[in-house]
Amino acid sequence: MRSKASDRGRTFTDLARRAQIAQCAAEAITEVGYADASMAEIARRAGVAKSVVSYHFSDKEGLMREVLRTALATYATFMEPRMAGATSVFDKLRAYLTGTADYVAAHRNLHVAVIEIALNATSADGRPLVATMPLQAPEPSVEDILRQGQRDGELREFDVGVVAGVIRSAITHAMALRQREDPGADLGSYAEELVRLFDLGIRR
Amino acid sequence: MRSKASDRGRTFTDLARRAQIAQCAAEAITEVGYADASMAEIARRAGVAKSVVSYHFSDKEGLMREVLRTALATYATFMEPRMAGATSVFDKLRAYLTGTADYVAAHRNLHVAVIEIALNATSADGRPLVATMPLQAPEPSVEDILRQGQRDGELREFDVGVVAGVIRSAITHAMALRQREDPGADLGSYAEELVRLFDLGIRR
DNA sequence: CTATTTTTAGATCGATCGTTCTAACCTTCT
DNA sequence: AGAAGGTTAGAACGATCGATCTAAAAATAG
Repeated sequence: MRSKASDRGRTFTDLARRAQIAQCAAEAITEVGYADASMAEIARRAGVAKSVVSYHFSDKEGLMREVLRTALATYATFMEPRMAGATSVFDKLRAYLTGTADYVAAHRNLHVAVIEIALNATSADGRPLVATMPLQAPEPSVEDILRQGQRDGELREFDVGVVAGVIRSAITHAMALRQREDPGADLGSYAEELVRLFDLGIRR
Repeated sequence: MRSKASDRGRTFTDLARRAQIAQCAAEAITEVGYADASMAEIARRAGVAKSVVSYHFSDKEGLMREVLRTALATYATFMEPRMAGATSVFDKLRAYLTGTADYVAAHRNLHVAVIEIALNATSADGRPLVATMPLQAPEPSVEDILRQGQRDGELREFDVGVVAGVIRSAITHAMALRQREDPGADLGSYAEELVRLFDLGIRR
């Protein structure tokens, strides 16, 4: 038994393989889309037999959950110091937008993979996979930021849910679409454009 | 030969079946998602053998193209009178946003199906299906509206491509997501919220 | 080294995919 | 009525999916 190197019953080799396969899964999903990111394709990219993928994960759903968990942890770690310095609502919104853009530039595979999984992956019961997972995004959420701004009187009155959804889709989905069409697009200036647009759109 | 009832070599029966199957395809895609909208599922909803679906369409890609063509034609017909009365940039933007929201409320199946097909369907060569089709959206495009506004001095300076992408994703993708989470949401007030947000965000 | 466990590759499974084939069944025209 | 072409249902095809089985290889423990 290699219990010294294990973590909650998992050996070091197992953990390393899991991480490698999850990374290859994100790559595959980003490059060929969720539908064509089969277990065989993922195994091919990892350089192992596809039975090895099945060995390290309970099933494909388990693998997708691991990709989501990895991406969310990476995102939270990336954003934490960037959100820390922001105090005003506008600073927080800017930190959220520019921070997310930088995250996407640094971890495009994870970002696109999360979108693809969220849109396509279904659990065994047919419900969306993300709906069955307790995924907690980094605090504060966009909704929280906007609500605080309204409470402090810095922001005008609007439907927080609607505007938060628009902001999120702008920095994730719309930006991913733009990047797919023009891979050379500057995400930094894209985020700055969003900062101006939403600053003007929601301030009192 | 029933040439009297034919249209470019297609008989009346064929045309009616094609329309029916395309409608059932849109329904299936909206309700179970693109991945699970198989030829068998579509045929089941149409009440015919799946070989009948293959008979009326060259292949699944041809069927998806028909759904896209139907949706775009329906959308153009729906929007034309709504855009006609608008003269100023803000009127046009409002007409675009509220008109699209009304269209989605009236033809949800087509709307969601188009999004699903655009995101998931690939042509034989692996490229996205929509990239291989000459789809011309109703004129004027959001980009055209924004450019005219900047030329007339009613709108401030900004990247037209970025803002147009945000506006489009807000009224299509973000709204569809919101509607999926809360099917009872009022799309009219959602559109009004967008009108206010973007009016303030882009005016000079 | 030997014993034990973990990890691997490859074969194989049943299910489902989109597509094709065949023969029968309308519908229409002469 | 009879001929011809359009449309249908159902069986069957090869391909690929995720998952599983088996036995050998690799790694670790005693």
